[in-house]
Amino acid sequence: MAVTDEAITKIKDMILSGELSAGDKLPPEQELSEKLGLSRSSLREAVKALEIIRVLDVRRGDGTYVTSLEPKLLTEAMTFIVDLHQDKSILEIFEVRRILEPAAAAIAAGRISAGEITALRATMADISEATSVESLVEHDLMFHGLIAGAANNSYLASVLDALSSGTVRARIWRGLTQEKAVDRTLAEHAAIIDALERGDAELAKALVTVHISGVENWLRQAL
Amino acid sequence: MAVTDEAITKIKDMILSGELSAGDKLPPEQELSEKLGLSRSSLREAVKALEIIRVLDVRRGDGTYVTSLEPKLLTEAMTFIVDLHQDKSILEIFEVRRILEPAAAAIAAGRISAGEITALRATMADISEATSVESLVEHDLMFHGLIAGAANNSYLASVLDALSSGTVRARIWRGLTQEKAVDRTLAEHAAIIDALERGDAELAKALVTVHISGVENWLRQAL
DNA sequence: TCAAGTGTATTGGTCTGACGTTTGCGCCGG
DNA sequence: CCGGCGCAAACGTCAGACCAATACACTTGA
Repeated sequence: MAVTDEAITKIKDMILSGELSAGDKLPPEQELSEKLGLSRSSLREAVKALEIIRVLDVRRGDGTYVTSLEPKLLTEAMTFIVDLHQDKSILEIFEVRRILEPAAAAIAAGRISAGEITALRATMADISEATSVESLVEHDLMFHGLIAGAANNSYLASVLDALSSGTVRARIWRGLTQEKAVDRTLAEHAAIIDALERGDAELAKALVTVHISGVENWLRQAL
Repeated sequence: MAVTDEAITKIKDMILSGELSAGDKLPPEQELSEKLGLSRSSLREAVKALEIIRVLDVRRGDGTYVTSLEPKLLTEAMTFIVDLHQDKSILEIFEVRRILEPAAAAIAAGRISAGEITALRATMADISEATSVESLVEHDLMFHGLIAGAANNSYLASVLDALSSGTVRARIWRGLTQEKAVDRTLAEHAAIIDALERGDAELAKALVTVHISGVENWLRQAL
């Protein structure tokens, strides 16, 4: 194994063993490279790799720190990866979403707060057939993100968020807007919010399933 | 933005734009660094980062290639990340598994082949109270992996695989074996296989839910 | 003729050392 | 007490050299 990969493993192990904890500052590159027995350049490659998956947080002029390792950070790393897989098999990704989103909605139905309901409704304001694609994507992401968040499971929210990365969604919306599907989407969103507000988990779950399936079917015939 | 991060973005964009496709060979580091306008050392950091998330495949003495970008590769990258999150909130991860695994089993029930059933049964052979933890983990991973695989959705299998990373499972099994829970697990696995073989999606789904929940509950009181 | 072995050019792997840039923080003066 | 200055620390980047593995063409022997 190359020295750089060894370094990656060693740093990972230091975190797993507790020698390094969330928020801890690593020794300076110079010092750490000596400790791990490799050059600074090689160590930097290792650090960069760990940085991109949000394990390390490098602050220029200050030092390198272990991130909080919160599930939320999993999203960013995963999104980056999923983005590159977008064209490969959007349908498979949608199938996973069709499993997770309804489940998230069902869980959310039992515990969602009035404030979150308000926030959900807010995502639908100012949306019309004339709204730009970028704005639609943004609001849609927020809508689904809020529901996932209301399910009170950061990992669920993260995975879902990653699978619904903006890039993928943008393409889909671009297609959907050409079919004047904005109204239908808004109506479905509204129905979902109502079900959540009433705490009707079964209905919320069904509505979300239908909602996702609708897009999925459109996508299936569009490909 | 730092030159290294720019390079990461540029390479990513080259893949997204189609300038680079799966399997393509990148220019030599020397040449690519000039093209992107940065030093070789900095470029190498970018390449290393993309390598760890399985976007690039670097072969010493040969060249650097774009990976197949198959969903399967998502697993490895995600596993690495999830491993580091293990202690944080295993319960949340389990909750996601409890959503996905039953769904996977339900899908699998309709399409699983005789060969896959045989393979599933094979994972249970030679297992007893005396089997080593490592072996138990390996067989357990295979069991769940086979079901996810039978659902015929690579992303589903990948996400599930990542969430069930070996490290996490090892700890759990270590605890379970201390409570002589091997027999019970085997019995549950057997029941799941039977349901799958009969194509009973509802039952398979329920059995898997129960199975996962059992471990989840043990975990909840163990923490 | 073909297969095995060999040699070389190509390409990534690693190191060293230098210098630029940013940031944190203590010191100093108002 | 507080704000600004300045130095030291730490990351960012680069250049150049050499090592090591691999691919591939070439040679050689069966």
